[in-house]
Amino acid sequence: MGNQKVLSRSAIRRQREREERYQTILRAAETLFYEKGYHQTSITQISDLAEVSVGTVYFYFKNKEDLLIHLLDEISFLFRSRIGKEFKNTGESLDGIMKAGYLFFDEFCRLFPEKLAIMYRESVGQSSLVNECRMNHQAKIIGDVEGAILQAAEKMGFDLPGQDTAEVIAVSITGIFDSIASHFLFSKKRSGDLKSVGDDAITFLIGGIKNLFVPKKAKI
Amino acid sequence: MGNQKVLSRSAIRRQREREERYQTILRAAETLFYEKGYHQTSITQISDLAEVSVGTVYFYFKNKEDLLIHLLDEISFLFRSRIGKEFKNTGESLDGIMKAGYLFFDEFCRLFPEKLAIMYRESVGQSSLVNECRMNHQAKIIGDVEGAILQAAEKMGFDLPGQDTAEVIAVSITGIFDSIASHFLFSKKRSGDLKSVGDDAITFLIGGIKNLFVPKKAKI
Amino acid sequence: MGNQKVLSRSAIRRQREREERYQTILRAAETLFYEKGYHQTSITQISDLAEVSVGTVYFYFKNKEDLLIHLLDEISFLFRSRIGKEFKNTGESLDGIMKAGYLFFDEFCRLFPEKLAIMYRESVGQSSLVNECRMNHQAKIIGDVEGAILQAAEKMGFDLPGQDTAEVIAVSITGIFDSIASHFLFSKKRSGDLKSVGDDAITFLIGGIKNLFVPKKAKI
Amino acid sequence: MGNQKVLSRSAIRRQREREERYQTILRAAETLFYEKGYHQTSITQISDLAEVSVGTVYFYFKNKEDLLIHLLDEISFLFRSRIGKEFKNTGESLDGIMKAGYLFFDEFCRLFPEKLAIMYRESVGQSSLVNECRMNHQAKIIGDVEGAILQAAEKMGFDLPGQDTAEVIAVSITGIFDSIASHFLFSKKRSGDLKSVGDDAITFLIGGIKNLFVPKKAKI
DNA sequence: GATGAATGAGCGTTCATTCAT
DNA sequence: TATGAATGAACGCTCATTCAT
Repeated sequence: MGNQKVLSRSAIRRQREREERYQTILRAAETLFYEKGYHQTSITQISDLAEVSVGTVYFYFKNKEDLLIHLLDEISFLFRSRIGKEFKNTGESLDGIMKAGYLFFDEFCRLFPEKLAIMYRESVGQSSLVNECRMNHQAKIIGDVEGAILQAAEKMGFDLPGQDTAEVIAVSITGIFDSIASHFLFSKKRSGDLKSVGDDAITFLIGGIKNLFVPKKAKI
Repeated sequence: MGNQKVLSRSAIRRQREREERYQTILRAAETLFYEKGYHQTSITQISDLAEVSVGTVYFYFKNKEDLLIHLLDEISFLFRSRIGKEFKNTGESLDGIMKAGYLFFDEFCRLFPEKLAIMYRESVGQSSLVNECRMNHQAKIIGDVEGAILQAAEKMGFDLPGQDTAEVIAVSITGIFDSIASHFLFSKKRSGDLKSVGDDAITFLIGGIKNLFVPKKAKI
Repeated sequence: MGNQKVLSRSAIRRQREREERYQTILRAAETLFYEKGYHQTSITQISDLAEVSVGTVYFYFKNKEDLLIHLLDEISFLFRSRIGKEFKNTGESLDGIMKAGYLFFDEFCRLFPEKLAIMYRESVGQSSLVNECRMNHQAKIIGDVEGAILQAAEKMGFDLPGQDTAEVIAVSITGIFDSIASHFLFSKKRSGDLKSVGDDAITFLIGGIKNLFVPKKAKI
Repeated sequence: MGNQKVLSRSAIRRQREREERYQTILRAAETLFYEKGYHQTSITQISDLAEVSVGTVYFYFKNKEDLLIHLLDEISFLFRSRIGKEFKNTGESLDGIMKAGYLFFDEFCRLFPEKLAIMYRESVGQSSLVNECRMNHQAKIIGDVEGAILQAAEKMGFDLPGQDTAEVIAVSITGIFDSIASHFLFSKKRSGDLKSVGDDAITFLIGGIKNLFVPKKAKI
């Protein structure tokens, strides 16, 4: 029993160290992908920054692509935890959508610009697997928004004119998020303060949604 | 004189052949960048598809990056010729902007999906030179749209609430173009018919613009 | 403790293997540069002869130029260890210089013709970095000889007529070494036996030195 | 007859133009080989500087190597015309050899540093054909000097101790020429004024020669 | 688990040379 | 003769990945 406890402790410690290593490597990759770009970053550079050997990187991740995919998964999870949640909380108004917008521009863009860069820049135009993964995540987020739109329309007593209208709105909203962040964060290099810009963008997208909400009428 | 004419003719023919070769190579690059991605395309593949030697590719273009930059220039020119023009024609209403939207979704997306892919996907996250070039072109297009917004607001007697509002609108609009095209063309692989989707997107963005147009009041 | 020793041993062995590999590659480069010339030798040929992969060559050396520079460093070190030392031992006569000459012609030319070829032939007219390196080494050797001349003149009670005389003598002596070796070893392909030729050359250069040693007189 | 004269004139003109073109190209090659090095110079650069097309270069010269070989021939001819001649004029003293030295250091080094660079630097360590050519020319020059030494010894009533002594002297003298020029012109970048340096070098080599001249005695 | 030396396919690029005009 | 576009073999070099220790 005593023996077991000792083993258990060391096992726990090893488990913790494993997790730490994993994180160290992933953070190193994130930093370098953000700063130098995915293709311009080599595994050796990642292992150097993470202070492990190349072999260790390959112990924790299948290959370079796998690192990017794990980052995408993580980013997608973070995004949906913080922002997608708000979309789901949409009640009888568009407040949830506005709240989501505020969270994105005021908080997410400020705290995680490197994550946005990886999602919107570094994972674009890479291997088909990465692309698929990225599109999957985008689809989920779009789905979140689409759900919010449908629910809001329903609760607020509106119809949507076309078959794809909710999807179009969702794609437009995520597109606005993406383009505003990319333009002001990466092209114009505003250091994270997207508050006023974000407010305008939210006003814009709310106007856009309302313009597609049509009074309910008897369906054929 | 006859001699001169002959020389002239052969010179003209040679000139035409040069232009044709140049185009053949550029089209081959476009096709492959679109189909396989920029990094996944090698110069040898381009020269094979263009049915010239590797050396010939390097005779017409400085290097691989140069091919992409020439494509971007071409695409930007085409885009601004076809669509940017409409933005500039904005008069006393938002009709010009709507017209631009129709042209983009009905025509540009149908005729030149590969050009959109190169602008929105393959040129993203590449070398800094390419990125700069891409950002330059985007900035010009955003400038076109911004100009249209400012003019429309002025002519229609509206104010824009914030300092960056026109820019935010412009970025949002181009972001919607980008995201709708990418989502429906590349993720969902609709073969070019973006008519109904485009209509909704245009309704959306018009609503967005109007929501940021505020009645003019005396400025402090 | 046993464990530590084992680790230590394997570490030592690995270290030794590393050193061996390094030497194998450098020797392969030396052989090929000598036999075929620097430009006519490709990295693949070097890696083939060294029985390693191309990548391994690049693991040990930065690039092709680096190989040549390491060879030059090595040769320079060897030369100065064996021959430069004698120049420094110059006492009250020219015996040290004669000794250096014997060592060069009887020993160095016999044992290391390929090193002479690399120093005097293959490293000439290459990249500016290589040239600089070569000139640096030559300058050091010339400096060694110059020092010997100055010391001998001083000890033997002679003046040197001009400001640059010692340098001229030094350059002439190294030039004689170079030209005799190149002519008889590479042009006439005498297989290393430069004894009699060397004796004459030494007599020649001693005569040259003495002809520039002038009796000391009160300087103005 | 009139016709013939016209043809003749134009033929002469054409002949003259041909010769001019040939010279223009050769001079361009010389300049570039000197300034950038043989390997760092491309045919295109030569044709650009000569203001002709690449094809024209190939009309006048078989290939790139051929350009270098023609330059070597030319330089060798020039050298032997100016300096070798003096060696041949050696009479009953070493004055001819001294005269040759003055001509080399005072005149040749000042007027034609680029030619020396091509002979002593750019043509070293190239293809075997070039090397052979260079060695041939060197051999001729060495032969000139050797002849002068033999004649001077004879006329002055001296013997030479060894079988190769005259050759050793000749090789040493040319080696001194080479090394002094290379060191002061190319390494230390003295702009051509090698007068005082040359005087010392000549004193040196005269001393060297005399030290190998032994009083004639009955041979065994 | 961790290491890092070794691999080698594959890349972008150069440039001497040719030849139809 | 003169042109210069076209060729393609050959190069130096990179880097994701493997595996013996």
